[in-house]
Amino acid sequence: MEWTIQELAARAGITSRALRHYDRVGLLAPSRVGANGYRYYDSTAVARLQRILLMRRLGMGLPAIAGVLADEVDPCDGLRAHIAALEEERDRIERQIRSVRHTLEALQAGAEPRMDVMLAGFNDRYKDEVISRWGERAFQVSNDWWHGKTLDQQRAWKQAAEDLVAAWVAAAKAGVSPTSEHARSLAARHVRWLGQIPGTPTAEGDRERSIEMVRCLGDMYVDDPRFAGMYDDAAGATFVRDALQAYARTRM
Amino acid sequence: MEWTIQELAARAGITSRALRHYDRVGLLAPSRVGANGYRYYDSTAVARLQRILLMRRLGMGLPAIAGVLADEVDPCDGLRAHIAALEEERDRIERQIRSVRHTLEALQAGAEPRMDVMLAGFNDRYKDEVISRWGERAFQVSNDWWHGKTLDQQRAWKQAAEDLVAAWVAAAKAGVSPTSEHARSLAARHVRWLGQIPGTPTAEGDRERSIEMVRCLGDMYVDDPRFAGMYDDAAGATFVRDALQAYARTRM
DNA sequence: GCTAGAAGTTGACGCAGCGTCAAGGTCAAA
DNA sequence: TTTGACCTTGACGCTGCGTCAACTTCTAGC
Repeated sequence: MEWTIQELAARAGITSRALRHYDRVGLLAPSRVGANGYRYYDSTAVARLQRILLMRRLGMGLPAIAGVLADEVDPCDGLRAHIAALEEERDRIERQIRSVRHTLEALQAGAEPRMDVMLAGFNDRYKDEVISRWGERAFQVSNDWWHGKTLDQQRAWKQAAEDLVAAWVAAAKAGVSPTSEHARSLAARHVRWLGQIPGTPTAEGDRERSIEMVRCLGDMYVDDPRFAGMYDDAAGATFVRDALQAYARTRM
Repeated sequence: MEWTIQELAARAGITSRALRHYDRVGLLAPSRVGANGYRYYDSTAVARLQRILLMRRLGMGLPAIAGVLADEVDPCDGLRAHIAALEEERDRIERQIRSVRHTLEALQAGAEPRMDVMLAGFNDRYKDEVISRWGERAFQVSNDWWHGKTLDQQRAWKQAAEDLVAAWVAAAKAGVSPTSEHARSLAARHVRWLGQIPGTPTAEGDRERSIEMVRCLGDMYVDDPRFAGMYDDAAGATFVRDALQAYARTRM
């Protein structure tokens, strides 16, 4: 019994193009090739194709399948490795799903825009490589931390941020001096608020880098229009920067 | 504040090539391009890049991201669709894992070679399209059915198959006539055994196609060397075929 | 001012697994 | 003999960049 390429393809639920591809890559040669170049497949080829399709449906790549079929030693090993890979992939997707869900929930709760801006600070602005790398790591940590919180926790943290911003804006509007005691206490509150985020130098008790970070954040608030908008206007951001830097100079 | 392509890439943890790619596909254009052609990125671009990378880490494709960033209407919709896609993907992988596990366990239990041959019958040999399509569907159904069984159930089913084959071989060796009562009872047992598999015409009570299938299977047992080996030799397979076809003619 | 080296540019190929024309040869039925 | 179905090879396309290659530009040290 023999089949043409189309017959075999129809039977196997694939296309003739795939069969030609398998032929080209040496995975499945036709059992016979007519003088006209036509490919014909017999039951041996069918059996091999079935094994190929089985492994394909299991998500294995063609080279891997070729390997299994080549050294027919122990398909169990290949399957076990494949299971491990699949489980890893599944776990990765699980984490992705959780992450996207949190993002979605946070978005729906309206917590996103400012959080985005807040967290953006941790991997944007550090100038030399070392600090850049530290910033990256910090972003990873803080991002994981954020997505690890419950919605209620996120709301609470966001509320604290709102309150803090509101206090800053009020102080700036009131014409308070950046070096005044009130401004310093706000700066201290700001630093404590930042210190809740694991991975930051403040949270890690690294005084040297805490100071650097606070100074850097202050500059960032002024430079970045998103922050300026957040602190009501450019003057507000300038006020915050000055207060933070004064606090960093004298109290940290 | 402005960054060169390398600086931004290092900070974002990607390569400059990726940034150029984003530029080319219109996902992220540099905020400024120098007279020398150099790309420079400002904080606006950085913010956009961060959103891009966020979605990228969530596994979204570049066109999808571009879509979300383009019609800034409701990123929630995009995320929800993405979650659905991820869940589907996860379920698919889950099914794959179960399938591979079963395959592995069956392989370890030594049940594979004959089962492979048994099930192969359901989508190999039907000649015209219609029956071919029916055969394919049957293969899907029976395959799912097989992988849905527990190991013990699989072992039991396999044992029944072994017993059946042994009985066939014994009868063939004893020189029994294919039309004898003993051969007919064996054929009946064979058909009942096949009828356990959902998706087959026998299981579905389709008498017409049951007969056709039994006749076809008989031919297959003779044509295919794998079956010949299973029934001890070609003569054994011929005996089985004749007995099955005699049964199909007179009792079904 | 010169030169080395680092970093920038565009262009093009490669990857996996086929889908999808395109251009032309073969086969079976009418 | 025509027609239409099916076969062949060849080549491009898709995703998201990695990886040369060849060339220009900037930066730093002499």
